[in-house]
Amino acid sequence: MTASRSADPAQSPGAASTTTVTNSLTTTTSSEPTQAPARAGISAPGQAGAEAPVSISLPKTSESPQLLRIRHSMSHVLAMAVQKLFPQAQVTIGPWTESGFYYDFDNPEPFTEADLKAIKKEMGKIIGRRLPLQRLEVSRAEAEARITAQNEPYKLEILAGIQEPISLYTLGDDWWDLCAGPHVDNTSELNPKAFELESVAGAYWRGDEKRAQLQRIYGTAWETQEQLAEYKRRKEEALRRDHRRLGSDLNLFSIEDEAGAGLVFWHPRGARMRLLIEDFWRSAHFADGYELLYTPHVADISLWKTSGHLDFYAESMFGPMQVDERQYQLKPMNCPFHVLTYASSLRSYRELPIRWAELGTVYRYERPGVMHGLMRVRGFTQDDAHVFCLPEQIGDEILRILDLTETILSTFDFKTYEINLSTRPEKSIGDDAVWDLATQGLIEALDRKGWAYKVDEGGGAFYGPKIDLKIEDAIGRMWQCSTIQLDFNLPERFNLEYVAADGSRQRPIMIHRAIFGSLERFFGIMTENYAGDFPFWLAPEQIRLLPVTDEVMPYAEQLLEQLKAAGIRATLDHSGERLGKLIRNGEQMKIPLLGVIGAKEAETGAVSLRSRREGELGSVTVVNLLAAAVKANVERAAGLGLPAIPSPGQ
RNA sequence: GCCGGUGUAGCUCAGUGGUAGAGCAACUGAUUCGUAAUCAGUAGGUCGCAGGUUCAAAUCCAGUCACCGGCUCCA
Repeated sequence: MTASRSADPAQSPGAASTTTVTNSLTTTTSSEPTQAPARAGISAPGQAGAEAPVSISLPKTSESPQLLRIRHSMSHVLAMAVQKLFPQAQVTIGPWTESGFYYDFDNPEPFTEADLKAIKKEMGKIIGRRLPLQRLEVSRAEAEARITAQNEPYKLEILAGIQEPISLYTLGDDWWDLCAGPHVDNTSELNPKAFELESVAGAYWRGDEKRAQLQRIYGTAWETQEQLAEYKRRKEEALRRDHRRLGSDLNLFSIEDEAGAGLVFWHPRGARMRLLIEDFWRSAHFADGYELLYTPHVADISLWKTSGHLDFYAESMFGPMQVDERQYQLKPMNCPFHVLTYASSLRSYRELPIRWAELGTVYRYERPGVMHGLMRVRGFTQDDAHVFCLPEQIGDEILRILDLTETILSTFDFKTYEINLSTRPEKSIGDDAVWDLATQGLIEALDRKGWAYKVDEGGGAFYGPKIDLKIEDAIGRMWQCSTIQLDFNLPERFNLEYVAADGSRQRPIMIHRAIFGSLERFFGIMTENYAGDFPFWLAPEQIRLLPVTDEVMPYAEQLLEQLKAAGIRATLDHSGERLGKLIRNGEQMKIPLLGVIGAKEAETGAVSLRSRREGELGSVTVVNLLAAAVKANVERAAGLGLPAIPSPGQ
C-alpha cells in the first residue's frame, strides 16, 4: 500500500471528557457458532487451577460514571500530593484513561520509581483527610488572576484554550485545579486501598515533541480492593501472553543485537508456523482468483521518484545504496513493483479485474526507541495485494476482499471486527466524480456484507478512500491489521492504462489491500491471542511421544515414523527422564498433544493421549490417532475432536 | 529522536571498590520409573561494548549499543 499517515485512534489514550467511545460498532461475524474454541484462560490439566473463577467486572472509565469521578478526582489528589512533596512541580493536564488516570508535571528533577512510593503515601494522607471537592464557577479574569498568583504557566495556556463556563475544583482549603469535572464530593469516597501508581514516563506538552518534555505519572484507581487485585491479575495475564516472552520461551523467534534492532530471526519452530500460515494464505488467495507475484527487494531509485515515495515517504526509508553507476533503494512498499508488472504489457478491459498478491518483505526506517518485539520492526513481510479493475467493478471487488478477510482472520479465531471507513480529506488528488464513485463502492460493499462501520470523515489518504479493520483478541484488545485502500495516485503517476471496449485508453482503478498487514505483527498478535496455546493445525510440534521406559522405545520409534509419514509434526522424547518430568517439559512447551507410551500401549497398539485443549483423551489406537490428526490438519482444527474421557472426580 | 529504568552463565536473578555466585536448563553417570520437577557429579561468564578514574572496577564517571515503560510516529 502507499503511505498512509493517518493516526491510529486505538492507540491514543482516552482523553478526558471529549472522547466518545462507541462499542456498538463492533461487528461479530454471522458465521454459525462452530466449535467455539476455548480461548481465554486455558489452563493445563493437572495445573493447580484452584483460584475460583469469580468474575469481577472491570468496567472501562467511559462505561462507569462512578469510576470516571473517582479517576478524575484521583488525578487531582495525585497532583496535590506531588506539589506538596515537590513544591517546584508545575501542574499541566491530568485526564483519565480507560483503566486509570495520569498527570503530567513540569518538574526540574525527573521523578523516580522510588518517588512514586512517597507520592502514593502522601495521596493516602490526603484521602484520609476527607477533603471536600467543590466546584467553583469563575470568570475568565478571576481564573487568570488565581493562576497567575500561583505561577502555573501551563494552566494559563489551558485557560486560554477553553470555553466558558470556566470551572475549578477546590480540594480542601489549600489546593485547587482548573477542571471541568465531574468529581466525587469528598475524598472519603476514594478507596485508599484501591489505587496504585504504576509508572513514570516522559511526555511532551500538548503531545508535541518540539515542546517541553514533562514527567507523566500513570496510576489506576477502582471502587474496591478486589477490583484493583483483578486489574493487577489481568495485567499479569497480559504479561504472560506477551509474544516476546512466548517467542523466546517457545523458541519461535529472536531479535539479535549483532544484526540490529527491529530485524527478526525466525527460529525453526516459528518458521514452521509461519510457513503454515503462508501456505494457508496462498491457497486461500488462489481459491479467490488471485495470482501470486515475486518482486525484487531493491530497485533503481528512479522508481521511487516516479512513485512519489521519495517526496512524501523518504523519512521512513532506508538510505539509498550505490551499485555501479546506479542508485538503488531498498523497498519500503511493494506497490510500485506491482504497478510496473501491470505496465509491462498492454492490458485489455477483458483482463480486468487483475488480482495480484505477494508476501513482500519491505524495510522501513523506524526511529530508535520505537521498536517493539514483532509488533514494530524495521524489516517485515506484508501480505500485500493489488487489484486493478474497472470503476464499475469496485463494489464487487471490495466485497470479495471483505469475504476473504473474514475467511482468513476467522481461521485464527479473530471473529469480532471494528470497521472504519475513511473518506476524502481536504488535501487530496483526483476528481470528485471518481472519489464519489469509489467511496460509494466501499459503502455498497460494506452494506452488502452487512458489516457495521464508523465513518471517519476526511480521514482517507490523499490518494483515495479506505476501509480499516480492527480485530479483537481474547482479552478484549483491538488491533488494526487489515486495510483496503483505493489509490488514484499511482495509476496516474505510472500512467497505467487499459484498452476499453471502444478502443480508447482508460485509467484502471487500483486497490491496495493487506489482511494480516504484516506477517510479523500478525504473528505477534496471534501468539498473544492464543497465549502460546496454538491450535493443533498451527502448532510447530503437534504431538510429543513420551516413553515410560526404554523397553517401549522400539514401539515409540515406529509410531513416530507413522505419524511423520502422515504429515503430523511429531517428536519422540529421548531424554530418559521420568514420566512426570516428560509431561512437565511437554506442557511447558505448550505442545497440543502428549502421547504417553508404556507397556500397555505397546502391547495394544495404542497411545495414551493428553490434550491441552481437550483434556485427557485416554488410550487411543494408533489408527484412530492418525485419522483424527490428519483430519484436524486438513480442517485446520484446534484439536483432534476425539471424545474426552471423563475424569474420575466428575 | 525524547524522558525514565535495565543490561552479570542458555533462562530467572543475587552480588555497591579487593579471587564472579545460586536455582533451572545443558552435559556425564546411576535410576527403568504410568500423567507437571529422581539422585549425584561436571562444565559453563572479558559482568552489553569501547573509554576514563583508581594500587585495584561487575560495582564510580562520561560515551555508545540494545532492551523495558511511556511520549512522538506507525504495519
